[in-house]
Amino acid sequence: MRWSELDQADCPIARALSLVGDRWTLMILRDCFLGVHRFEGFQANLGISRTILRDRLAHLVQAGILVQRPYQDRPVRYDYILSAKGKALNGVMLMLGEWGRNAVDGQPETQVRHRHQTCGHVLTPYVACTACGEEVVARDVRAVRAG
Amino acid sequence: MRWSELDQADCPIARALSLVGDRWTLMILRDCFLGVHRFEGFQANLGISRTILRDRLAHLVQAGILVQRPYQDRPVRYDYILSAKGKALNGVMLMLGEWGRNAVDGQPETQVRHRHQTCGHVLTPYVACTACGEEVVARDVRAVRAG
DNA sequence: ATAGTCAGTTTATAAACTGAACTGACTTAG
DNA sequence: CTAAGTCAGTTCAGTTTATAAACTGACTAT
Repeated sequence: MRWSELDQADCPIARALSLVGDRWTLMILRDCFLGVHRFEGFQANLGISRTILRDRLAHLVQAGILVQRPYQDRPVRYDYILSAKGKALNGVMLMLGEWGRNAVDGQPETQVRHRHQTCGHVLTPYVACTACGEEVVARDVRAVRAG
Repeated sequence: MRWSELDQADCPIARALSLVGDRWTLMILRDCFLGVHRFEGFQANLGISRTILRDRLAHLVQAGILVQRPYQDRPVRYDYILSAKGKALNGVMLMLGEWGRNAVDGQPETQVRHRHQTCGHVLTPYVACTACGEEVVARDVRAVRAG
């Protein structure tokens, strides 16, 4: 199976990954959440090859995850800004960072964290259930087929 | 920059993606959360090429995300089981699925969902702050450098 | 006039992926 | 006992994708 056929899947995770599941796309989006929004910024920050960066940005724009906003004419140049759809990935990014900090070996004390502005604390994110408000852990969820 | 150098990064998201950020790894892990745990199961379910599947499983085992548990000898065959580190990805998977269901075009009504066993409801997950218990949205978080 | 910035494009090379067939140690059906 | 089937790979030829480095073109700053 080709990766490009994955958007046909019946599973929302597969659908999500068909858009953001390749090697550099989530890294580009991480940079977006950190405030980077220009071609050279991504390139310098990630060390990604310019060819791929071009390709990935085009895909993200086409998917409606990033929006191009011109900041000059002649030649026209764009800021790449997170759309609402892009900003909705915030939860994914936070949980990915939380997992990376806890699960991946390294020097956690030097790593980037987040502050929760509304309460002032350094953020330790967790996933909760809208219905009951409790933390959701792996053993308490079962997959079901909606219909 | 090569993808393989990403595990040196100062950012927990980069670290996380250096382990699970390629095209098929998160799909394999999705299958693990759905209860698949054998080579042929992954292969049939994903349609992934066997060469890549072999490679990805080896990486996941080496990273301590999956554990091999022999289920027969002569020839020895393994179940691939989520370790604690692997199960800790549950939050990432749930949020990824939630995003995929809301943000990616398709037929949401036929897609896989989850039931929260402790309260009995179909799960709509959100990210909350451990300190204050409130939902965390993109505009309320700021990156800070821990030190 | 010269150098620098920015966002690409081009190109040659290197690496990764794919599909299909094959291997080997068994198990099961006839 | 033989023939087919299962499972977890391995091998390999061919295709696709990624990478680094140099180049382009429209500007701006010195």
